Amino acid sequence: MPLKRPADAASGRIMASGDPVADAVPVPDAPAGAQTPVYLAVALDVPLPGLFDYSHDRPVAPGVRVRVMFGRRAMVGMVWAVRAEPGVDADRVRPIEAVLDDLPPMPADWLRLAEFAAHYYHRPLGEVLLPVLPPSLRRPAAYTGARSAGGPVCRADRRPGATRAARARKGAGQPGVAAPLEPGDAAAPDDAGPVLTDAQARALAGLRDLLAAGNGVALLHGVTGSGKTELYLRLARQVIAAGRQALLLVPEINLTPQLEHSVRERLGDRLAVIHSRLSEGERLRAWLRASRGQADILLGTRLALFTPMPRLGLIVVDEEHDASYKQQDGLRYSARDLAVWRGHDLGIPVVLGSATPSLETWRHALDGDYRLLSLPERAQAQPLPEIRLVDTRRARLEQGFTPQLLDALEARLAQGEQSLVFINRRGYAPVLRCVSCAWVSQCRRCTAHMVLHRLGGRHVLQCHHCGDAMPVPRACPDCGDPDIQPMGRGTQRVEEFLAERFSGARILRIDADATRLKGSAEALFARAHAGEADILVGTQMVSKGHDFARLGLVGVLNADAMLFSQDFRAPERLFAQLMQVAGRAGRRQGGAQVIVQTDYPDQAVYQALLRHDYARFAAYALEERRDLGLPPFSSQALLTAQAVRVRDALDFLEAARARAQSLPESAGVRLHDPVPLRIVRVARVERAQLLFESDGRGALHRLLRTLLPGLDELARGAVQHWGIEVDPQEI
DNA sequence: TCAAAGTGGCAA
DNA sequence: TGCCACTTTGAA
Repeated sequence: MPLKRPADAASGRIMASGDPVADAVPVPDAPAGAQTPVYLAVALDVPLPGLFDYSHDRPVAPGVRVRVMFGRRAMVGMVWAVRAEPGVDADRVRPIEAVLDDLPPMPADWLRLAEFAAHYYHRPLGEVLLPVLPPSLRRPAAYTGARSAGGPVCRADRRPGATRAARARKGAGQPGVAAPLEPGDAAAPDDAGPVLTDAQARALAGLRDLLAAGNGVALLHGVTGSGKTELYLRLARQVIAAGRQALLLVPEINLTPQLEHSVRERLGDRLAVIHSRLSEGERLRAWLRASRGQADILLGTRLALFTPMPRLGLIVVDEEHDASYKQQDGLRYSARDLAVWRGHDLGIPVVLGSATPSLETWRHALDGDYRLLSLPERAQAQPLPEIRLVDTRRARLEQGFTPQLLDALEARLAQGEQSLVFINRRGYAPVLRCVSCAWVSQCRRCTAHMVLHRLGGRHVLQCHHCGDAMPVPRACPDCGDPDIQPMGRGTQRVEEFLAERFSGARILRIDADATRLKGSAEALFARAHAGEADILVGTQMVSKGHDFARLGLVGVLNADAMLFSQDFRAPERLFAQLMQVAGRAGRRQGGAQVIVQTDYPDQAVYQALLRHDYARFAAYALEERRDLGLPPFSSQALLTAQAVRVRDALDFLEAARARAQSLPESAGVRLHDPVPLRIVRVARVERAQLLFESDGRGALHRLLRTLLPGLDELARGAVQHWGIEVDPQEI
């Protein structure tokens, strides 16, 4: 999205005319005890458009939560407006059960943000307003029953010391998490911080200009290890010193403990942390501290963007290109795009940081919409690692490894340095195959192969899409041949091979399977940081944020798998991924090396990687996108449908397309053909999609605004579910 | 989304 | 006739 002019949509009346909000009356200043019956337009988290009217004996301010009956169920809703007359027959209107006044009304800027998100992503207001609250604030049961004790807010307030104590126990005591994220953070907790490089000083000056100007967006483009975090911290300190709050967003929970440590060390304890793995109590307390202005800095993942902050003065989005900022279920928002909108709406600066910015962001920077600030070198004078492309077409491979990579691993072992083997495929082998017939380990419920996993001492087959599991057959189910073989390899098989090949070396595998248990990720990373492993084997999980002190070699297996994906963003993601994993190497000392095995060393992605040249890659990729009319040169939305048979999903999409074509609003919008998804069936549900594309956002949204309300009617029958995704990241 | 109300097949 | 499995409908 990046929204140049959010005012387009947000200001003025964004609800369609005829919407209950449009004819709302202003809240009269009711004297205490006044008994003027009114109707409250309440947003509820249900997949129905619009608001629901309830009666009450007095007006209630917008942004206050209420408990109401909806059908047979009690729900927590949020008052959006007060009206003199109900929008439906008065006899259908039920009374408010309770006004939940344990919190002040949600602030106006927060309501604007939610309203904009609902509007932009074409979802009902209630599907935004309520799910973004801490869970305990939207559960009706939290306010009823003998043990509710005045509700979750009262309970949280009754034990204010809990947050601090719990965090001290959890965070500080763990080995490994204290590893500084960027060079220099190891400095004592003083006010000045480490000495900045010239490039850092120049970038900081640019960021301070932005602060002085009061608003605007900056892209901080810095290679891995260039010290972006140091600049965030200095900027945040300045904002806090001016009496404001700062919001710092990071892509993943994995990254919060390290950054939390740095922030606490430099900026003190007026810090709150919010992410989805917190317990409900912890999350509510952190949310309360931020929204009451008791915390000066809020560090969190994408959902933290929706925390009310009364003195917000700066938003930082670290690794802004990261796919984790896109919510993948429910309201499919981009926290990065909404951060830009929120900053613009509040008139405060927004800093987007990345070594490999998204092409959307990069284009804004090139066009001058965003201020571009660059950190071209590593902060502590280590050169970037040398990158080698090893052509696998004419190599004799041993278990997927070229002799060059094996030799390099051997050499690093001899020098006592750590190595990382990166392969973005977990499990033992991606498929099991019969040697004498065509049988492969196909999932019964999905159009996907079941992946061979080693679990304890045994092997099992698992589907990565529906979670189904089954034992490995002793012989081919089709022809009875006992010779069934694993094809290809994943992290487990690589781990096994390396253990055989380099006996005596300590191998540590870090992937989703090895980190499934709570706390095990921290433990594994701690061991890696402590130097208790000679060779790390990992998926993308290891490529982000971690600063391994003695890591001298990164080997990349199977990178080509991402190259020829259908998705036009695949090269962009591959480039970012490889830059990121390459950036793990040699952050503390020179002489580091990255070996990428590929069948296609001439591809533009690899050639740009060879030179650590983001700008070159971006120029090439943008050129291609411009030629093809793809984002960021166009806007897209994806209509998706699910049915038992894909034919029904396709028929629905075809009907939707025909209806869209008949509308005058379709002028200027390209309507693609409905197509089945690449993995058409998941858990016995078949999926298809229809892509809408237009050069400007306006035309696309006008079409959706007219088209979508009628689609429920078209979906009657065989279609189980349909949905719209604005700015899809995967196509 | 959820759950109540409605529909139709079919065994007893 | 009564029971169930499945579909349709409305929620303020």
